[in-house]
Amino acid sequence: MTPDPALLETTRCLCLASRRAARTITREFDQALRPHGLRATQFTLLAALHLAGPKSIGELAELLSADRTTLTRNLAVAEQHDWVVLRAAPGDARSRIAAIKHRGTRALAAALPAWRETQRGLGEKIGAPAAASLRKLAGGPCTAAPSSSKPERIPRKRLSKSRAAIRHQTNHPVNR
Amino acid sequence: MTPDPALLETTRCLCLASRRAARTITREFDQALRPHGLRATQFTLLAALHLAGPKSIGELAELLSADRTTLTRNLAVAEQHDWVVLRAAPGDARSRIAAIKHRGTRALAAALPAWRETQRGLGEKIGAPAAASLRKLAGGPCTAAPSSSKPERIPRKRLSKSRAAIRHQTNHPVNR
DNA sequence: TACATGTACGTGTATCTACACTTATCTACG
DNA sequence: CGTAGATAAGTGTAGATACACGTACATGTA
Repeated sequence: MTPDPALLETTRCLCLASRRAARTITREFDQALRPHGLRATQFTLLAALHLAGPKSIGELAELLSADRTTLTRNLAVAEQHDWVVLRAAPGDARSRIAAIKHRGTRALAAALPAWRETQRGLGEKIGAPAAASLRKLAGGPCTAAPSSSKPERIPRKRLSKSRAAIRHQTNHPVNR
Repeated sequence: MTPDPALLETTRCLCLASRRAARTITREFDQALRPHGLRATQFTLLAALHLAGPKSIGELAELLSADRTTLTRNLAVAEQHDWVVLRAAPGDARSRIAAIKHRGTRALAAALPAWRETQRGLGEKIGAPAAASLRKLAGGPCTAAPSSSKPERIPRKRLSKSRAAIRHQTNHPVNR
């Protein structure tokens, strides 16, 4: 099987690059925040809520450039930790407003030094230009990225294998 | 609740920036690859296997700067799609070698034009300097990022609430 | 050779991410 | 007022990510 030379260009994939960078950076922050009981995602969520004040789920999703349903799940986690509270919007029964709670603020404050140190170290390691570039890529400080128009939904091809529990069954001799 | 001004700096969080960028970019690639039945992660995985040839799970994890157990799961998905095959290493019964299969190569080839177009468009949109910076951040083309020393494992704080099925129970009036 | 140690990997659990679909509510217009 | 269309959100499903822990195998040393 001769590797297609045309595939060489895939080593420059920007998606891979962004994901690798995010994985590596996230691991570092998660490590640093671990003693304080929250991860990077939850830290970000709490910080955003603290700074921006109570926000609906949709607003929060746009603020963080995440899918709305992702925010629903992430907020559920924060709610279980008693970091945030979700209540119906006064004027619109469809909307739910998320607000940070006392415990959330406390967790945030406790984790802040570790975050700051990690942020400082990483900024130093990658250099100011790379940091600036990364922020620019993300769409500025907590500013919604330009989502422009909704792309047409193309259904994803699925396995015929039904949704039969992803058993990850293996034939590995180990652990059998 | 007055927002702590000290938290303003968290809007410059490099972790948030990298994750936001990765989310946005991944969505774009996933959209483009959807008609071909694979996502960015699987595309990357197949491309890496095609270019690098058969590789053990550990090697692959390092190559892609991902956790080894993550690769185990991702490879299981690829295996279910019949894109790759996993077999025991000849010299070492502990190790499993992943190799791309015919169907994997075909899927890769079919998706390549869409990938290329997305890559081109994104590169144009963010500009060459940002693209270069992103690749540098990721650690170069499929070169393992410097993992240096293993950090000490600090156990994560957990909810006392046991692992009681993440029911995401809500008291939202909607959908009841 | 027997055993201590290290290595490669799988599994359980939790979280993060997003698409497809559905429900409830709101708004505009007749 | 009534209803069609728009809007906000929840749920089912699937995949991506990684930590904690356990198992099987390899290797070096007494």
